[in-house]
Amino acid sequence: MPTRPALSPERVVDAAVRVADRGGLALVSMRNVGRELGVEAMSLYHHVAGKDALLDALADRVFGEIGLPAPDRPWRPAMADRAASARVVLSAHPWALGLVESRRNPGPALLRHHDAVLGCLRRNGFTVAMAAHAYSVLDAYVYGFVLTEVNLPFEPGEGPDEFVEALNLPVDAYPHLAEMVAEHVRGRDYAYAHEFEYGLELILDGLAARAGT
Amino acid sequence: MPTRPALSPERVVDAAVRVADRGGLALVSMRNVGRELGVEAMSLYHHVAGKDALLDALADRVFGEIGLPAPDRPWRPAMADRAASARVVLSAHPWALGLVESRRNPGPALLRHHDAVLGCLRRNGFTVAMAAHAYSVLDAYVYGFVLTEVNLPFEPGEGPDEFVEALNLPVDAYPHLAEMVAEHVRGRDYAYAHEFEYGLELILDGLAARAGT
DNA sequence: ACCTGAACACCGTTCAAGT
DNA sequence: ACCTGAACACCGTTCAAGT
Repeated sequence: MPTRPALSPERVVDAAVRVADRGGLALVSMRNVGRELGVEAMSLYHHVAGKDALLDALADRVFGEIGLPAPDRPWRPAMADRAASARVVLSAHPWALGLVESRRNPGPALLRHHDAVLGCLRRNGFTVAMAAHAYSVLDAYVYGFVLTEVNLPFEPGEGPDEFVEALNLPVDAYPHLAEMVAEHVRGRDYAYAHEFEYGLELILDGLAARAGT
Repeated sequence: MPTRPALSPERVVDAAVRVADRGGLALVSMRNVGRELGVEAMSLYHHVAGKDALLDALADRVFGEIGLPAPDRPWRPAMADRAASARVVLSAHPWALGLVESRRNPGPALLRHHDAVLGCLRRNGFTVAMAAHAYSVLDAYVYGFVLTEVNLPFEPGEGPDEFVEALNLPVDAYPHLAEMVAEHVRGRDYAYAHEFEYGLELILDGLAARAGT
């Protein structure tokens, strides 16, 4: 019979990612992750210090998936690609943002990522202060966009129309919201995704003007 | 003896806010909220449908604290004030962002807020499409900034220096991160808070240019 | 109408015991 | 060295019972 491969911190984190992708952060319990590995919950404690350490590792695993900027590219396409990659990865694991909010210990993948982004900006003539500005505004935008995108009240598949019906917005109470829905969303195959590029370009334009590059 | 005031949905949500402010979202359990009110957990079910409904109400309560734009102000200061107010409120209740990520049912306070912001933009000459762009980029920025701010690895009081010591960043592995810390953070009474205004002004400039107002 | 106690199926973690 | 069973103090929720 196929003897079960030995447990390891990596295999435990892998299993936790699978559980989270399947049912969200709430289902990531020591018991569920153990079951995913065909093992009792208590066995996991030989490989991770506890649930908190497992969640730290989970967060760092996701950041490791985000593409690093190539060291020799101009900053603007490099930052645009990084933002797009971060959005794809964080949207694919919607539970990851919930982790960002509560994890205080930056892991090696996150530190590596920060270093690569700063390096790209510095090599392209950004001062240290300007690189700090750029990183702050870009990161905030990407995180925040994914946060609202993940939280959209309608599923990506169904489109907003069904949702609008269900919400049954009282027009007199929320006239401007109703206008927005009627003119900009309903029946227009409104893709919230397009907003991402608009805001990103706006920010990159602003950074280019201020950095003088 | 002072007879206990009758329970009500409002009092239950109030108690949940107190529990969350004290110990974070993880401590908001039906049992803990009940204890806060001097009542058994099961009593709460007569006033809220369940824990999920309680969390929805908790999220909407926080949004209700964010200041609405005055109806007759120019859009730019109104948006700047709204962003600042949202940042203050969300930072004061750091657990609220964790709720945004998981709540799909917009409550009345959130709808009212959205409507007021859109109204301000429309009255100031923004087209419907441009108002959608503006709302998207501003909201993403504010949410994302608070998310990273709340998650800063050092406490607001202690400043970053102690943290930098504790992290003991390996300079050879993360040269650019080390440079940023050495030149821009350490001993310079670096206030991450200042980054908020920088990014916000950058975005408002971009919107003004694009909206032509 | 409102509150409760017991119960059920969960949770993280400790610890002594097994192999 | 690695895995486990029982135990402890929790969790959301149901339900029959009390007032």
